[in-house]
Amino acid sequence: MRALADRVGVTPMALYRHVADKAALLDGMVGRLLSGLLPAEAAGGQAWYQRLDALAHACRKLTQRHPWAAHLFFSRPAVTPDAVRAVDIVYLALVEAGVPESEVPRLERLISTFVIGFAASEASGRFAPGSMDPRGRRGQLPDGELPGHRKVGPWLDLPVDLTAEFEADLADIRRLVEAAARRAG
Amino acid sequence: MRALADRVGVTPMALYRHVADKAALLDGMVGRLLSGLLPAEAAGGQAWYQRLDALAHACRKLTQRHPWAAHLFFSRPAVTPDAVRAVDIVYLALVEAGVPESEVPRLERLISTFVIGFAASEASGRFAPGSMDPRGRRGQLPDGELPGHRKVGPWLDLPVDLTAEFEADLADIRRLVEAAARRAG
DNA sequence: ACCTGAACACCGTTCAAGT
DNA sequence: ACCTGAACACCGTTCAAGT
Repeated sequence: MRALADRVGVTPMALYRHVADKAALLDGMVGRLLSGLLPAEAAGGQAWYQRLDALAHACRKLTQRHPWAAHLFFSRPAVTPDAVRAVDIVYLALVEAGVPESEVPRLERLISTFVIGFAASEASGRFAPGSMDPRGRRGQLPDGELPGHRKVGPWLDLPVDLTAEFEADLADIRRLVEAAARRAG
Repeated sequence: MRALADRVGVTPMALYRHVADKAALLDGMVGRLLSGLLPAEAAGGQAWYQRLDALAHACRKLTQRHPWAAHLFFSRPAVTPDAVRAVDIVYLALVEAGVPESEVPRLERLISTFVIGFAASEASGRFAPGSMDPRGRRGQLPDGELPGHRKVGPWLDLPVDLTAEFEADLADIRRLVEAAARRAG
């Protein structure tokens, strides 16, 4: 509040004429950000999974540009008009993919949870290499206690291309949706 | 800090003898919580997906008991000894499932991202019904603009059993892992 | 209508001083 | 070694007062 007031060149209390609360201000800010998620024009001729991928990539790009917003997406349900519109795009895509209607809301939550979770992890450093940390990741544990790490060994501490990983994840999720549609017959 | 000092019956600055920082204190607290994630005894005779499910359910139960901790799991990589041990369990399970070793780290991140994301969503209210919100969810949008919501209609506003949903999600993720193993041949 | 000043009830943290 | 008092530089928010 005080910092914002400074940037606007006004006293902190002047803000309270335009916004009820700090929480309300943040709500408004995420509302504005969510507008940027929607495709510019109604995307004709795109397959359902392309529309999902576009939304997912837009979400990740958004949190890359505004890391502070990442954890806010977990706080409240999608209540702003644009958030509801984004959910609707996912619903339509899943129906078109052949997912039974009773399963659509669950899969929407599964997908959005993963996408937001990935974006938040990236934005807040959960995917950062442990070696950057002074405590030294697994250095303090005897290697014999970590058979899994030993098995995966060579692939562990090389740099990760998070863009490629995100795309591989989305491909896996697409297959998950197709399997759900197949099960419905 | 001040509240904690009060509860301990001591002046705030006394804490700084035992902990460097507020951040260090929080790190220590999540470290303690993570110890509770690990299975009590080395679970013999359990299939790989049962060990994953146990870990996932433990994670969800943990954030139900300590909602404040949910968003902290996104902040830093798994650096405490117990966190590394938990990651190792997932690595071993995926290897046993037949996932190629080069794919194991990515799938571990996919799974943990979803599980933590689900737990955080639940803990911070993202899965709460929109009707609880005064702004009225999709009430402010003309129904014609939301073809997806219209299609899914009946299944939308009935109460969700998040435990059942979480289990269905884990089943989907298990199939995702099996598919990845199949692709490797 | 819109903004301001002063004040209230908070924070985390430092630093010299106590025992 | 361990704790305390006073102080510093912050917060979000209220409320009466200004124009």
